[in-house]
Amino acid sequence: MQKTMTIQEVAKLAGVSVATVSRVMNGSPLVKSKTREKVLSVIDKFEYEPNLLGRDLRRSETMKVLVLTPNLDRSIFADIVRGIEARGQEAGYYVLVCPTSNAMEREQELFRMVKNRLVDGVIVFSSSLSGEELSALGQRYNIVQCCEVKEASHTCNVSIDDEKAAYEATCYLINEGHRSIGLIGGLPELHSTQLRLSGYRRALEQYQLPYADERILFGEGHHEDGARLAQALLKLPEPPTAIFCLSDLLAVGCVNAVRQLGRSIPEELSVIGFDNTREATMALPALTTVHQPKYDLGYSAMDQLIHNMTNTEKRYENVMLAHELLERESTRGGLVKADHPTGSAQG
Amino acid sequence: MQKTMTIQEVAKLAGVSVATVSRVMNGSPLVKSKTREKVLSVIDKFEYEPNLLGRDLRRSETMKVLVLTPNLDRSIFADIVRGIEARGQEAGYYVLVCPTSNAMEREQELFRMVKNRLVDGVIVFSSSLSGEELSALGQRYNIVQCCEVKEASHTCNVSIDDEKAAYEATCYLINEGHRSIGLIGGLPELHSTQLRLSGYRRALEQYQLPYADERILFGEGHHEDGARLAQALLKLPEPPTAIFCLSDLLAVGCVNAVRQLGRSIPEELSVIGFDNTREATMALPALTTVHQPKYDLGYSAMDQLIHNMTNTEKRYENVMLAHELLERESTRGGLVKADHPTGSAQG
DNA sequence: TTGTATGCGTTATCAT
DNA sequence: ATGATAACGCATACAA
Repeated sequence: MQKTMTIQEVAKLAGVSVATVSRVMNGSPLVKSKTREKVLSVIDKFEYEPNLLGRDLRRSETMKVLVLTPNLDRSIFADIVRGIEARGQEAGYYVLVCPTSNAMEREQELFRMVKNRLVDGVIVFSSSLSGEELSALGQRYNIVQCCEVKEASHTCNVSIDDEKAAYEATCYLINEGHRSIGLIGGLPELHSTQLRLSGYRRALEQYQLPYADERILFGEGHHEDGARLAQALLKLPEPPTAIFCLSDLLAVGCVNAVRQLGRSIPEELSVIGFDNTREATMALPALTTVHQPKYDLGYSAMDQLIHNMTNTEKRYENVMLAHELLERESTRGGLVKADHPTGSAQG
Repeated sequence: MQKTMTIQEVAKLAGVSVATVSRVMNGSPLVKSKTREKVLSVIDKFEYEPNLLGRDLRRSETMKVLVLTPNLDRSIFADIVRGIEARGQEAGYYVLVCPTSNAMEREQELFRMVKNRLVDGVIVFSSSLSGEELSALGQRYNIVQCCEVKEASHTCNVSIDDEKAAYEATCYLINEGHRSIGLIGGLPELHSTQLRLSGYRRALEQYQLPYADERILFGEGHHEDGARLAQALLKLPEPPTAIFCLSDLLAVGCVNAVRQLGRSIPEELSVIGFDNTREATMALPALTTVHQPKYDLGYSAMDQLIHNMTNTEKRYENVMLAHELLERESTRGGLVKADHPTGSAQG
């Protein structure tokens, strides 16, 4: 907007060269304290603020990272971003969040920020790009995939083991005595959806339980979808006695719909969610769910990114963090079959 | 990260000057189509991407705006940002969302992005700065306050009329026959909280109903607070027959707590929310609530900002958009007393 | 310890 | 219609 002070003017006012002012600004040790004070006094007398575009251009580094998220209204992303921010602040990075609205076009447009050197790297939660595209981009730019991970040779990936988590959740229901378990998922094209579905199937197979297509329903992931699909499931000739929802948001809709039908949870139907987001405790009854270490996921993602932004030898690891089955009131309490540390019930 | 192609190299490869390449990049009409094609072919053969830091520095304009939000997990902000984005894209602006965690320190740090010329303007949802501070900043930088507005002479402000909306919601309950109405709010220091409280009081006064301190409770705004405070309200010697929650999130907690106590809504207690966020329909029963035109709020905020970023004569208006009382199942259906267009029930 | 001078990549002014 | 060249604001190699 308006003309602001530059380093030159500060230099003139302080009676030194721009180099000296620059040194003061960057905390260089090789400037006499007398001089430093003189410069500093001018700086805060005139409230000089450096134009960081100049610095960024010169250093060809912006100390900014982009976070690409499908939407802003999923609380799971909010928690992950907290982790990203925490690690980012430690290293002095700005974290910029931009929603893509799940539109490939928009995502590519936003991705141009990294191509155009406006940011030093990017963390993407759920890309609409293919693994090949991501991999190609990863060879030139610093990319980390978080949560929703596509096979790509040149990106860092941070997530939980979705397949295993879903397997364990299903086993838990089976061990509770359920023999007919419905599944409600979000977008079926998501990799995480497929992984969780695989885990579900593996559990059924292991216990020699039949897999039935009509018990597997997908929507877009809103709670309204959960409600709609739950109603459909209960209208089946042989309705399931338990429903595994692939997100807590779906599970809330599911729980509400079931209760509106006059069935009680968990007495007449068990429901299990996924993510352990805020919605899990907003549901009545509170949801048994698979906890994702959201903060740690974000922290770790940013950590990987920082490594690759600051080192020449890149690392393309596949980090998997531990999840945890959390037992609450939407399933009948009982034993938990699990080969990993299992969360305790709450409330 | 790695060395990329510059405009000079493109010029050399195309056998023209950098000026010509620049003209092509910016769609200048005064370049022969033959030349243009030659340049363009080099550009997409080598996938040249301009370093926008150079351009931004030169133009001293970044085409980016910052959105400061307390958190990322309030769906109301997600909807507002959609409006901001829509208007932003029309004018070619990038919209960068940054959470402040409600920390003044962090907000100031993020605000330095505008001081440091990294963005052209800022929209803030709920500032931790005082009106004076905002006003002072507004004289040098482009600021618009959205939703949560503090008195400031040099900022644009966009919101609904919180006082009037709360007044109408309270009148609605009174007209439904309620004489004892509790109120559950979020942070009491928020201006919007105080405005809504005023509207509530004005309605009581107008109907000559007593105002009782013990029926007014505040928390931090989480749904857990809603639950806790609702329980407290129902333990009162003379419990209210209706509760006005200052956000849908609080209302969800309230509704759940009430139902866990075995009371039915709306038969034994009416509950009304505020905002008409996703949570309003996640509650069971769905919430009667005050609808905020979230998308329009964002769109208008960005519109104001763009005006001030592109014109030398600044405008500091106080825009108030129309709200709407939405009747759903958490209050007993009936007449709606309202001197404005009232929403119809849904579902 | 400080200053001079060059370059970061781009746009835009002024010639031609 | 195109090309040289001077900024934009800052950091840094080098000289002093």
